[in-house]
Amino acid sequence: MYSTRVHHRGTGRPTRDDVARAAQISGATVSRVLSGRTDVTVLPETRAKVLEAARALGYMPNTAARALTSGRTGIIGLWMSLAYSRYRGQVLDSMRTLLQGVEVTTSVTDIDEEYHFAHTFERALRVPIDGIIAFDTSASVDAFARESDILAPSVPFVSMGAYWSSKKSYVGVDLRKGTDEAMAHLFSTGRKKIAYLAPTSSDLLDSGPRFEGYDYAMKSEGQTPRIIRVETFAYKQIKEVLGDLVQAKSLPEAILCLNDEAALAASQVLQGFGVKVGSDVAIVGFDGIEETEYAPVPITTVCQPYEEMCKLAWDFLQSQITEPSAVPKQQVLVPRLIIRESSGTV
Amino acid sequence: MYSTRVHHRGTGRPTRDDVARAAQISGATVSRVLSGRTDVTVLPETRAKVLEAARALGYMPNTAARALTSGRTGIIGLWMSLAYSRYRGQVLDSMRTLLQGVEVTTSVTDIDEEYHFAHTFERALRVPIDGIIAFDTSASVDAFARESDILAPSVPFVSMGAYWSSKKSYVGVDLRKGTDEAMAHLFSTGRKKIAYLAPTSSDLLDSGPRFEGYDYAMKSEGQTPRIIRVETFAYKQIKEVLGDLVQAKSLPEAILCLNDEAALAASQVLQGFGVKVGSDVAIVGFDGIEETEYAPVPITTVCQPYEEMCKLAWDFLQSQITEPSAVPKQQVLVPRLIIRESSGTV
DNA sequence: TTGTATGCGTTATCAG
DNA sequence: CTGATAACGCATACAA
Repeated sequence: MYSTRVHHRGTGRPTRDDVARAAQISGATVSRVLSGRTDVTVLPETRAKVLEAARALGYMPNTAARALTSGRTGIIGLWMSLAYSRYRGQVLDSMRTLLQGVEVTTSVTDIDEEYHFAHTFERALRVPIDGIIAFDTSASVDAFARESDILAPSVPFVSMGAYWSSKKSYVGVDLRKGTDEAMAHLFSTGRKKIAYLAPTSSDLLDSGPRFEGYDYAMKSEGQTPRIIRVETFAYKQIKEVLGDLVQAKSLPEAILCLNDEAALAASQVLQGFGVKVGSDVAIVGFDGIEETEYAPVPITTVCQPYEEMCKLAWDFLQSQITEPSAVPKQQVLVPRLIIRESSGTV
Repeated sequence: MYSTRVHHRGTGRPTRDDVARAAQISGATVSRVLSGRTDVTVLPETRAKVLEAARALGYMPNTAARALTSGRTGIIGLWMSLAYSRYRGQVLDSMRTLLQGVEVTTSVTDIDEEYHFAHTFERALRVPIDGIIAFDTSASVDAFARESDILAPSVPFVSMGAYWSSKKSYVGVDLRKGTDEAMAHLFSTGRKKIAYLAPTSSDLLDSGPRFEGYDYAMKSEGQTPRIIRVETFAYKQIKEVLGDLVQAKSLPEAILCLNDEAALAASQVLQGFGVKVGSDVAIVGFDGIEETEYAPVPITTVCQPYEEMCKLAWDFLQSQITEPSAVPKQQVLVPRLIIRESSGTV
């Protein structure tokens, strides 16, 4: 028996050369037509033949092979926590709309802040991408900046949101400034006893621009900072904790909440207890999610400029991809305090 | 000038052969060590040398090259709409927890139901994946089943959720049965005038298992179906529409809401208007998101078994990947009606 | 304008 | 147990 025992690998899908054969043309020309480059010239009828053959065979270029030779994949990675948050949803929407017409595929990778960073990155970097936008990956940003010199020294990277590292491109949001404004606003309405509502499960309980801004403002006014701790922002938790305060008649005059979801829950809970939000207690949130506007008592919030964030981040990433050696673009945006009923004048 | 104008391609990252050189060993052996196969034997000291060299160089295998030869990427694609939804968030969480320890990277791709399908798939399929789990991609499922024979005939594919196509593996949820149960429950409490709340922006307004179950149940009881249409589930929209009904004193005895978010909003809105949810009006939602349990008036809901869904879907996908020629596994789960205060007996 | 030939970084086969 | 070496599917420099 003269079998040469052919080693048959491959996916079974039609390849470029299958198309070439069908179109009776060389593989190179198929590439020229299908790679979508405009600087090469192909005879219209040749092009037509190729297109037709490709369509007939259901040909799709193999990303891996393409990446191997060209170094490009047409994929960009969006790194973020996929743990639920209405704000993140809004940013995701924004990003989607932005990239609707652009010829890239977005691959969203869940970045778990709790998990071992190096491991997380190694996993995330398995997706062959042309660049990365990392959204609000707090601790990760620094870790990545540190690790990236080893793991991915030359991957275009833009961080977006409240955390950034000076080495790479970023679109930041100055939450500290937003906090300062919010506190100033509250003080200006005559409120002094202001508490800060945050979850114990996060490192944001007593650090980060929001806490620091709060702490600083309170001390500047000669007030004692007071943290209301909840385990998570589940409605139930907030209800328990605030319920106790109501009962003990030890509600503050205002509550600065870590985010809008907490603010909305707090507002709803307090109203349930008969507390008048906006007069008895002021409530302020962060992020600017839609619900704050339509809530029974509209919520004052420090609104993040997410549309501009996304636009800029994509801009910066494109620059990095096109010109990898260019100096990183960096910009910090300022959030906007939207004053509503929940912090009405007393 | 004697420059040979070398064509320099490549990523600049260290390659397998760089590691080989550093470890003074052949490239083949580096592969053997780093590919993580257990069926090959390498001398412990050789292995150590390789590992050390790889670490020192910050070597990471090139996904594209690896995919090209082995046909595997270690990436699985999660296809779903990333338009915000609390339920989707919960499923995402569930999936994340499930795959925490597994050695795969999950790439989430946003599937826009509104967009041109073939185009969406072509984009999504650019990410080199070993298999796909498509979650609640209603129309897409059929479209994919249709297109997939052309675009990706052999890609392991499992659909998960309320929509499935008989050709491929799936883990379905029988929302029709859930609807039947919910309607039976409402009728059993003596309510007859039941309305169906759905968004005009969706094809679910007057089709799909929920609508059909509702429609059927109403007609079976000799009642006239009545759809309450809202443009979207934004709080504001629901407030307007229900406000009108309250004013016109034409509220139904119960409202079956397309999902829990709508149910929560409706409940909150109605209470704002002084309507007693649970006695004046019953409210039932779908999905079983956490908030339904902790809302001021806990909401009756048709709870989707998302943890089991995820577990099975991952199971089925693994089977397809391991044994591509095996017959697709298919299973339909039944949701569970959780009865709470919002549909209390009159 | 098109074809030929080379190499991208791996894995896997086969011979040492 | 280890080292050559042939694919994998494609883009591109270069020749025609």
